[in-house]
Amino acid sequence: MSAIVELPEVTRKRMLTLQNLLQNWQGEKITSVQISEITGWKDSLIRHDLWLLGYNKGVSNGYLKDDLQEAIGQALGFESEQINCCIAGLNRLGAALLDEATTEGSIFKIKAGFDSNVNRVEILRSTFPLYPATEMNWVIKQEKITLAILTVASKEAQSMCDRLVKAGITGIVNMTNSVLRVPENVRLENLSILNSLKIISN
Amino acid sequence: MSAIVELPEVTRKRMLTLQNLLQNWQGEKITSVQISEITGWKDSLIRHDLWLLGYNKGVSNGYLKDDLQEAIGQALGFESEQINCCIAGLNRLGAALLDEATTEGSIFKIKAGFDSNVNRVEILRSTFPLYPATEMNWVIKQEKITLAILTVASKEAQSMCDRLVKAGITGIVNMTNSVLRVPENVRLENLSILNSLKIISN
DNA sequence: ACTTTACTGTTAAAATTATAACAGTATTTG
DNA sequence: CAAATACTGTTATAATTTTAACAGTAAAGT
Repeated sequence: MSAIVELPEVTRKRMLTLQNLLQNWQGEKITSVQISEITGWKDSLIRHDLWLLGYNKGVSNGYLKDDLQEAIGQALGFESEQINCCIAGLNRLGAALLDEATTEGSIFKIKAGFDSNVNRVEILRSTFPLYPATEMNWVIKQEKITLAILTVASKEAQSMCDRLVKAGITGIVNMTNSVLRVPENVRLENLSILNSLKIISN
Repeated sequence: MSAIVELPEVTRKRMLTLQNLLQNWQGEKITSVQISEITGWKDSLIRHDLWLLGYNKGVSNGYLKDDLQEAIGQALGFESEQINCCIAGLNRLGAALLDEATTEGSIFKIKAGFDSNVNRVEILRSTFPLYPATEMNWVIKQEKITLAILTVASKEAQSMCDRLVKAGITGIVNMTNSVLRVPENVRLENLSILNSLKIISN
């Protein structure tokens, strides 16, 4: 037996990390112990994860990197077409993120930037168009944008979030320190740098 | 009975989020159900967390915000003095982060920026000094820096990480997509925006 | 060819984490 | 002031997640 109904989120996250690891891995084979040494996860956990995922092409001296990489991609379902994103909040952080996120040649494409401050929209330069937040509704529809990266000031976070949701966004990466309330059908990932600093400082 | 040997990390993270929530909470009282409605955590989980934490000052119509806030801070141990940080990688993301992280008037203070590219160091302007990575050792010692935010390009990530560790850093927030290998005594938090986008997109 | 070694895949057991249940208690209501 | 309500604190139970164990097997060594 193998492949359960649905992959637990903890496993999905580990698999994303594993993909990143494999990307940089030199050599065509890798074992669960080697993965364990780098990530800190127990080797049995890695094998168990791969089992959940339905993968059983390992041989007696490890996994073939290319094959494993492909299988994980398959299992997580990422050979789909381009996914359109936007950035809400055009401060320095927001502006910086496009550089990073976009260049990857990844499936994620940033199609628009929004800010409630019209001045910012006019001053900044970027490779994709910037709009005042009032234009959000039609832009998101027209450009088929489904995900948003939220980088506004904490005080604005919930109201901007609400506008994004109303415009039809289905997932938000929240880079602010605010705790956001979203409807059940909207996916939310919180990436607070401040919280991370707090975690590693004790 | 109450307060166990050590608080589980899942609980610690939820408590950080709860603190952020309380910060913005209007009104002097809040109930576990109200917290549940915003965060999506079950109300019993919240009460259980607070119980683990040793808190039992709740009354029959909720918790007093101020008291709860203080108790959590106490339990997590964050009234300590300033914690000194640095940023390794002075690209746009790195440069943007100081704006964000520092302005909070928080206990975290960014004391230095490093880059292996000397040109960047000379061009950028900031409120704290920038150095070529070769100066890392003495700067980190002299400025009593204990934490680092890593924002270099993925390819450089592991080597820069190694240098930070060797210089005596005890915790790293990894903003790159690389999977880092660190000694057991170094704390690591991964904040990959790309991974977050992947998670919310399926 | 046989033995040893070094792996995986899989199941079972252990540990952790979340949920439900409810007694106890302030607060509010009639 | 008695009854009803709306909470918490705490324990017990359930669910999830991790770890250990080991049979099975390809590869390497002799």
